Amino acid sequence: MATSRKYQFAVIATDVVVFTMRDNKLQVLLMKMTKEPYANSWAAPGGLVGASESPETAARRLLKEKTCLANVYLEQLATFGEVDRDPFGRVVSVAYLGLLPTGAAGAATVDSRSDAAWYPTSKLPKLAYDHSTMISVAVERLQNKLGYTTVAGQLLPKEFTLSELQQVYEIVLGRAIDKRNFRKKLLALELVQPTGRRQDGGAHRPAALYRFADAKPQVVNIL
Amino acid sequence: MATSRKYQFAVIATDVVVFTMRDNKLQVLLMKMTKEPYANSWAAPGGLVGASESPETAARRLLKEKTCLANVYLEQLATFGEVDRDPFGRVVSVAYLGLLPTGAAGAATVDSRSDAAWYPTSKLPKLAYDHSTMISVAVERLQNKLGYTTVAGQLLPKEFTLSELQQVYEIVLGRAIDKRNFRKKLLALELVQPTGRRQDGGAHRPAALYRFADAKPQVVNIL
DNA sequence: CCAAAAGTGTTTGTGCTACACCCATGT
DNA sequence: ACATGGGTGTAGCACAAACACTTTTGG
Repeated sequence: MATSRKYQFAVIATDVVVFTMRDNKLQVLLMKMTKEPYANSWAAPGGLVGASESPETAARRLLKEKTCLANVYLEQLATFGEVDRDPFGRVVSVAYLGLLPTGAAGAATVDSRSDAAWYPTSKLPKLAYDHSTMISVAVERLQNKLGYTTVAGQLLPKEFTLSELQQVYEIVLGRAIDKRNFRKKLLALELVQPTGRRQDGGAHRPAALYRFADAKPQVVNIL
Repeated sequence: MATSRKYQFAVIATDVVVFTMRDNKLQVLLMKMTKEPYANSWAAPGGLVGASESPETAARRLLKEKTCLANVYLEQLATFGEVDRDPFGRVVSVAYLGLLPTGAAGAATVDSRSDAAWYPTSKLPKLAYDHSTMISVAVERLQNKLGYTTVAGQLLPKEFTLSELQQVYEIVLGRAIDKRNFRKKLLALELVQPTGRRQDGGAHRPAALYRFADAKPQVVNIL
């Protein structure tokens, strides 16, 4: 039988796996660890959940405190609770999946910090805790969700070209997609609308800018 | 800034939403609450996660302790952590979705207890905490998963008739499915195999018994 | 005028949907 | 013999996939 002394129970933390598209790659936001045994490791930003905040609120707070990022799209990913996952104590972590639009203000801010960095998901450094698993789960989830929702919109600015949107799909899924079929589907389902504006500054023919019909991700079969 | 005193952080619990098919309905396992303010309410079985067990291990332990059920199919559902969800303290709950085969030994045992009962998901009693939401999320998840996995097999005994399997789909999804198309698909994808045996004791023509080709649920589009 | 990316339709095949009758068994 | 659920095939349709060339712009 378990006793009732509180410190015999697990405590809760949260970690956020934030993705963005940079340099034509899917990249994750990581923070440099300082304490042993993780002195040369990196980890997704996170921390303990306070007694007066929900895990999601804590995730947003910690993300802001540690990386200055705010207003990030977040959704619950999964909860990681293996007994030995944290050498510092018995901590269960509620992980969130975060998406940051290409070129978002905060994305560049990260570069100016020595304790944080963006890493391509294909070339991750040594990771602390079970964050390697966590990031794999996040990538898989993102890949699946691209197929049946419009979350991809959260990886792009409000206005984008259809080529940019297609690139998100191709890079995250790691395979080519037919341009004509892709555009046909999105337009037929009325998921995106032309804004009437055009891309500026391109070295070549300027592409039309579109926006998603709904600001929040919808559940629709796309692929 | 958060201080480092442990009791200012959230503690972790787990709850299990166990489904089974009974009486041609999808039913959930609930336990009667005794403490106020939930004296007349019911709740999914659950409890606190100990310092030396993972949430899933805790879920299995609690399920066994509280309802004598063991060897249940479990998968993580979601984590519920609103600040005010538990009037007794700051508790975050990792919820699990459990499936019990029709006619499993343990299912009947529940009937002999005064503190536990099966309730059809369509006629739930007053529920404690946020378990009403939790069960809705679980039902929705089960409905979605029927479409793209073979989890339905976990709601049936190892050998079953195709009509029984179809009934699981029709009842959980709440709509009719074409018998010929359903069988065609399952057989074409080789998800089920005839065992060569036949149903006994039926009042009419005995149906052939099938089993899933893989004991563990697979990810395949079925609908 | 050349390079680079944008934009645009049609055809083919596959898979989903709809649909009705005979069969085997127990009473 | 009859009532009950078990078991089977085909045809139409809609959607997905494959596929290549012309257009617009900047340099």
